[in-house]
Amino acid sequence: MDKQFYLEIKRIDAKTGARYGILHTRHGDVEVPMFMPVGTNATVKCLSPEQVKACGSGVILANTYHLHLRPGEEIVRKAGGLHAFMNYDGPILTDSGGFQVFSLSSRRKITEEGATFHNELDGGKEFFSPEEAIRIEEALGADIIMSFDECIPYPSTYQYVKRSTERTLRWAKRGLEAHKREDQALFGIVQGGEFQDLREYAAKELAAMPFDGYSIGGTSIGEPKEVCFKMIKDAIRYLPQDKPRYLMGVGSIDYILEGITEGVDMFDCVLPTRLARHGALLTSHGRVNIQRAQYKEDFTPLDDECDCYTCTHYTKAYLHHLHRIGEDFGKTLNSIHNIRFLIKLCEQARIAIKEDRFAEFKEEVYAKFGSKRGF
RNA sequence: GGGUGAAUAGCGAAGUGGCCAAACGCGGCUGACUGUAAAUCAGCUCCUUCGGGUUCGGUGGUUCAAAUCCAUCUUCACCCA
Repeated sequence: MDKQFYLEIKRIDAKTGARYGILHTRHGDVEVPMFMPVGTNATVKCLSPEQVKACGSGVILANTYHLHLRPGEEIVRKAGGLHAFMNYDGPILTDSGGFQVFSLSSRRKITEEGATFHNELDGGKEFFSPEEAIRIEEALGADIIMSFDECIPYPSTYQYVKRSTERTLRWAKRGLEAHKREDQALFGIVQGGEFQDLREYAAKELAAMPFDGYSIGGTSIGEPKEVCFKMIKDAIRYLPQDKPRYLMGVGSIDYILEGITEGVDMFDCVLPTRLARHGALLTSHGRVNIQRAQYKEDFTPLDDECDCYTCTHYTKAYLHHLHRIGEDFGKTLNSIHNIRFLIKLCEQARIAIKEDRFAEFKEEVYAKFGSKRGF
């Protein structure tokens, strides 16, 4: 348990479950609700730490499994930990590798002990257990670490989801017992698939364990939007009020706003950075595919309401050109914008919560963005 | 002046009697992306009223059938003078 890590709730929106607060960490205080950019391999793709920070980032993510494979946690440890290794002095969170068991292998074998899976990238065979994940995460040295879970595929049968969810709970307990570093916050992950009773069960069981925060996992993996929203609701009401809630892997505008409505504090997602590299840009008036021919001679800023470096210095025509030509700088500029867009969305949400008008704010964003323009 | 080779869709380039509206690449036009196997992937790209129509430098032949064979013209490249 990290004594320096705690959530200070400052305000709860009058009409929704939205909360504004300050998350205190060893590497600084950050406000929630917040969006956390993903830097799987100890780098947010195409961006320097300075550029990430200029977007207003608080926490950023890195991945246990990827860093375990390369360069190996010992290298990171010898470098002085993730912060020193990647030159980021803000808070860092590491995911446990549970998601990679799900996404990286169709031939995974999950037993009580842990998960064996074939990494189809290089044919390698890996074994991860709750204890192994914690051991690696302690060597990496992030501020917030995740316990090892099974991300249950959607759809799955009730019987399988039940068995897996119970196992993930046992893994959570093992992770807690294995975790020794007191300067790291450890989060448990609520599974339970689409089943209300299993989400409730998982949330209650985890809430009874001394975690520093709680994640909702197994969402945004192909299930319908309504199913995802229900999974959040079914889990979050049983989580402790005074601990941070983290909705894993969620990062589209509507999902973030709905998550905040239910009382989620933290979001992470590869979406903004991946979309950026692929030329899809989030703006206050809807999504812009910068590759489209219509932007060839558009000398206006990408988003006239955005304060990011990209929007204040470049035109759509230039971004279009860089994208067409395949220049890396275009990916950088696009990534800066998309990350800043989601971080700013959360900043505005926090202001709205403080003013008790979060519900109105949400409707304003939807109305402006336009439901048919794609989130 | 003589000789040799080549001309294929926007560009490059396969194809050398039927399975060819013609591979593939580039370019062009769209779309997707949610705890990063993702600087990736997918579709469309001669015309069409979706029945079909018009193509492989031009023209004329041979053949049941020609981008593919023959003749000739044009252009280009290289070599010899």
